[in-house]
Amino acid sequence: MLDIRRIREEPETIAAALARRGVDPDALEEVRALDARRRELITEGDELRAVQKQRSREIGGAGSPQEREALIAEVKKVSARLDELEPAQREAEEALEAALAVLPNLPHPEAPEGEEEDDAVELSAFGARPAFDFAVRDHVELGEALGIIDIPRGVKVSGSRFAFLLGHAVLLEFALVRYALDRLAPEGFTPVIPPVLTREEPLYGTAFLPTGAEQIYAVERDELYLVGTSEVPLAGLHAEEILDEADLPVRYAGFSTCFRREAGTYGKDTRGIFRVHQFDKVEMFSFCLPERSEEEHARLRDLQVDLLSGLGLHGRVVDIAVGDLGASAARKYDCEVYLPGQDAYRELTSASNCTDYQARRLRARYRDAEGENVLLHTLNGTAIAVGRTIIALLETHQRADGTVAVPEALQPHLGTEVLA
RNA sequence: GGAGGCGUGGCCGAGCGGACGAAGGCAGCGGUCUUGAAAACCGCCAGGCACCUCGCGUGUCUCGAGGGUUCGAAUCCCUCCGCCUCCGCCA
Repeated sequence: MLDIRRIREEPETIAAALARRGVDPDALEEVRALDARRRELITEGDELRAVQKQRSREIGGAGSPQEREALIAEVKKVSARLDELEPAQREAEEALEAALAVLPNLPHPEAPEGEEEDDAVELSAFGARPAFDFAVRDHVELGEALGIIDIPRGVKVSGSRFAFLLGHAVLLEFALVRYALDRLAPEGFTPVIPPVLTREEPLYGTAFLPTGAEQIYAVERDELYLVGTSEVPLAGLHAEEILDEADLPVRYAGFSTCFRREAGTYGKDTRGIFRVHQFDKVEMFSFCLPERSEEEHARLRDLQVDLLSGLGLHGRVVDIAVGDLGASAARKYDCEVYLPGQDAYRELTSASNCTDYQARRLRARYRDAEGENVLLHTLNGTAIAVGRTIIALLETHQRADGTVAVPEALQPHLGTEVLA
């Protein structure tokens, strides 16, 4: 959610920033008109309510029966007018809220121009690109041969884009999770297992709703939703709260299963487990001071690089183009890891700085030195997307005989040096 | 799922139709005192929105949520939600 006061005070600046993301200036104009209407109704309503309260008190203070009757008659008139006004006020507020809710965050001034994935700007690279003197297999071939990924049976049980992980793949998952949590703990990230079914509020707060509803599994009967990332419950953790400045930044490493409908991705990444409806992920989430969020964003990015390169993976960091940002993000860095099976760099992790956009929706604030309540900044970044990391590990560390070397960092957790 | 009880500010807890956004206490913050600390004493201490003479300003809304009665509701009525106790069921 954008700051309505800023929209009021510097509409041209906001319009220009949103234009970079392709937002129609008319949408902003509508917001301004709705805001004006709302404020008009609030002013009128507040004045009437003030009269109503004042007169009601006077009635209590006695007077003659005649005075009393006259006052009651007057108040009734005011109340009648308010009965008309209040629904109008509520509608105006809801209309403004709805119009404001669909506007995305303002992009960071340095976020690259562009509409799509290809417009991302490469910032850096990490790890050595793997070289093979044999025909590489992809993770499906490797996983099936090793008996650790079973896609046909996943489809049998749950439909397309579902799979079973078995044996070493499961141990690999737990090793990866432990590896990530161990790396993050000294950085101040508290491990969290959040609820994966949430109410509507946290989804709205993180801006997965109302835009993006088609990506979310809904349990309608109970008015709950399956989250697509633990970003949702982690953001909700401090919703409606006012944190102490001394406690900031507050960092969490959430482990959860993630559910995504992947609507509109027919035909995209249909092979293997790259794009599935259910996967597990360790997610970093930070609540921090506004003036520290850029620094925090760089920290999340660097941790991602550290985690991936620590697994012997090769990839690059890209700065996502403004047109390709999620609604909440002002800026986003992705780590794209080289997957030998696809001979391509694919997104394994992503870190977003959502500035105060989510915090405003969530009402997550802190009290500053002057005693003012100020919106926090929120950031989220993948620590380990388990499924995709397994893909990268299998494909990167495969050997001519179809076995896979286990990176040193995982060996203690996995108890083996090779998957065979 | 059944029966009963309860939902008030960061916490505890009064208030049960008229000046209540709400006594009192605790915690917190500032100050006096002190070499320092403690104690004692004094003061401050919920959030949202709107407005303006932008001030430690004015108004308005919020006592689980929503609706109703009334000139007036934290207080009365209805519905819902949550928590606690007991019973049932289940892992």
